[in-house]
Amino acid sequence: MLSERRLEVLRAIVQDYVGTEEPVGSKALTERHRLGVSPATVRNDMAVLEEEGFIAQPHTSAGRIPTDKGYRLFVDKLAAVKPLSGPERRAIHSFLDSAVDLDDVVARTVRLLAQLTRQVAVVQYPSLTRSTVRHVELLSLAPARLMLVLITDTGRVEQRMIDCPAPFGETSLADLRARLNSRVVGRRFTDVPQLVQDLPESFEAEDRGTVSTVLSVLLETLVEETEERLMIGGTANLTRFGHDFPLTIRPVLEALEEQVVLLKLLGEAKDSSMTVRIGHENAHEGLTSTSVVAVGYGSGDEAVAKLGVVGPTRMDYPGTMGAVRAVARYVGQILAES
Amino acid sequence: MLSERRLEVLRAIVQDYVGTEEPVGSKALTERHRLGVSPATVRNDMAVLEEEGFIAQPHTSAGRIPTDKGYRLFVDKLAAVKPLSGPERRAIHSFLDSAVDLDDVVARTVRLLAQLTRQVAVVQYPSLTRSTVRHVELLSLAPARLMLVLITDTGRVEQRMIDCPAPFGETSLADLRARLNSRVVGRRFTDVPQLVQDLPESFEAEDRGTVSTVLSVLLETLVEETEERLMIGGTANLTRFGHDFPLTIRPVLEALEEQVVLLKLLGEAKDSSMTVRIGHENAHEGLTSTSVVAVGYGSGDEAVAKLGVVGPTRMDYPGTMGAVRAVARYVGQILAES
DNA sequence: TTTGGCACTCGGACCGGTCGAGTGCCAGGG
DNA sequence: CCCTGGCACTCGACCGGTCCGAGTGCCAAA
Repeated sequence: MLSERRLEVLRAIVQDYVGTEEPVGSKALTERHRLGVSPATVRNDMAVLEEEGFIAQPHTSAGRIPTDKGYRLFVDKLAAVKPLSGPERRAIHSFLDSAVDLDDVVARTVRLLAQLTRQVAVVQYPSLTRSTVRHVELLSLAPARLMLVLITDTGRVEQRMIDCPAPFGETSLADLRARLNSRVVGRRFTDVPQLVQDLPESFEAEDRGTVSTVLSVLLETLVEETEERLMIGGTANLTRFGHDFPLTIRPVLEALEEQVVLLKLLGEAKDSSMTVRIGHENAHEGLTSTSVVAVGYGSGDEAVAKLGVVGPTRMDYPGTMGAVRAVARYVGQILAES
Repeated sequence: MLSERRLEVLRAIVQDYVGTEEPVGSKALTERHRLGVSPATVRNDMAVLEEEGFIAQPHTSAGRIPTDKGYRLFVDKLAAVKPLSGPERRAIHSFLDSAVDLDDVVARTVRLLAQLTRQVAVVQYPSLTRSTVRHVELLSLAPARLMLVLITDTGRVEQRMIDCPAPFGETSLADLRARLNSRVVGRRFTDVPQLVQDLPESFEAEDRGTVSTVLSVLLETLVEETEERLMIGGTANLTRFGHDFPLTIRPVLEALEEQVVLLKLLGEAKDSSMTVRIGHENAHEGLTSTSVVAVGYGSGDEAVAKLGVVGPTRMDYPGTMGAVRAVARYVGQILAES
């Protein structure tokens, strides 16, 4: 078992390494932290910590750096989430308050997170899985061409073109529009399929094909939109990574362009509580030297989407977690208001 | 004036340097290109080229590298746009053909360009300045809350929420919707303002406030949407830049996140002809060691937006230009069809 | 105008020595 | 039992010197 002081040593190592980016030795530690013991003692502690796998030395006779396991222990037991300063909080508020629509909220959130944490920010658009239908609109663009517009309660709008198998009259269209809305408005996406299942039957034979087509496009849209989209920013912060650039940064940039990978990353944060994935805990191989701090955010008590940052394993965890949490909370408020 | 052979020497220097990324000397040149003269002669030519500012040496007794001016001359006079190979062309077609909607076309185009050129790709969403209104829809979400949906002939959809000053009846709504559409459908954005100017007058006094509000939101949307959005991809290719990473790559990444900067870059390509901006020709200071190859694309004969790539000044201009042009043409076709 | 020859320059690679930070181990003291 | 100071050892970073080769500029001859 690790004594109190050993943990303290680990904390000191993490803090120093995060700050200096250089392996930290026993002497430097005792000078910069009031541990109350001599370097020699610290060395012994370090030896134990190394044996347990919390720290490692890059090469013999060099200082120690934390391992993934060390960071893990640090964020789990040793680090308090650092609340933001007053000015920072005010900056968040004023910056997000001036957003004009949903897209803008997301865009601003990304920039904000990137600036606050000086890392790469990732924000998922509010999810539709739990959201409800506010309105479905059908427009006739040409005799056999319709446009479907789906509006959600999170303020998102999706549209699809529909080529009908047969011309579709204005009256039939109005009819379909009315019936569709009366059935699905206010309902959750997941409930929609069964609610519209029998709809084609109530139409004239000649219109049934079109109605079915419309419905299938609608359902498809619901499903597709459940695959969330996201926005990233602050990639320039990757240049602060280390000195061995090309090798480190390349796979990260590649991973960041793969929506799927990112969605998985964020998705792993289960509920609305904060999740920290460190180094090799990230399945994706390009991200084994990065950490992901993610948290759910939402308009009410339920989380509707995730946001977070991606940075080097050597990052300021308390500060980053504080910023991520604060931003998530305030975005939630914004969404609840609108 | 520069003799024919001197130009040939410049061309050889550019080609070699683009390939090897290393300063090229007189001897190497004569070996790799059939210039029919000795290294000594080439040296003399090089001296002249250097005096004229087309090439430079990084340090004394090193080979020469082209200057921005040298690249300029190269693309203007010495380089033929390299047509794509058959397989490449087929790849473009099959990749873009499977796009399902406008967003998808843009997304695929970005990925395609990034892959083909192995550089950073930038694609502007089709512009609305020259496009026309296909449909305007008004939905009643609550007694005093409307949603405006604008559909353009390029397949783009924009929506806005409207808070009305007074409740607005369904019949008035239908009325407004009908009149609005009869006036603006098929018209260009720029013509819309005067076409709807007198619309409020034809309504009952109690509805006029709402009608005005709706119209102002519509006009606002038209203007806002003229500010184009764009999509970028292939940033991982920046890692192939050079060996002196952080310094070079950082400002580029920053510039790429500034929509304004990028729009300006693309915007400088005046009409639909291809534009190449080399090094310092780019106003933005972060991009002084990059070149931008851009071209307009459009559904008909008019260009509705731009696309292009950003890469190091030392890039394969003929190949890049070929790829950019080919992609632009085919995207144009796709847009024309849909 | 081209060519071959020649002296010169300079950056990069290589080598060896020194320096200092850091370690592990051990014996002694609270 | 744990902490401490001391000591020998290791190893990377740094520095200066040397060597090598690529490349240049100049010049005289063809």
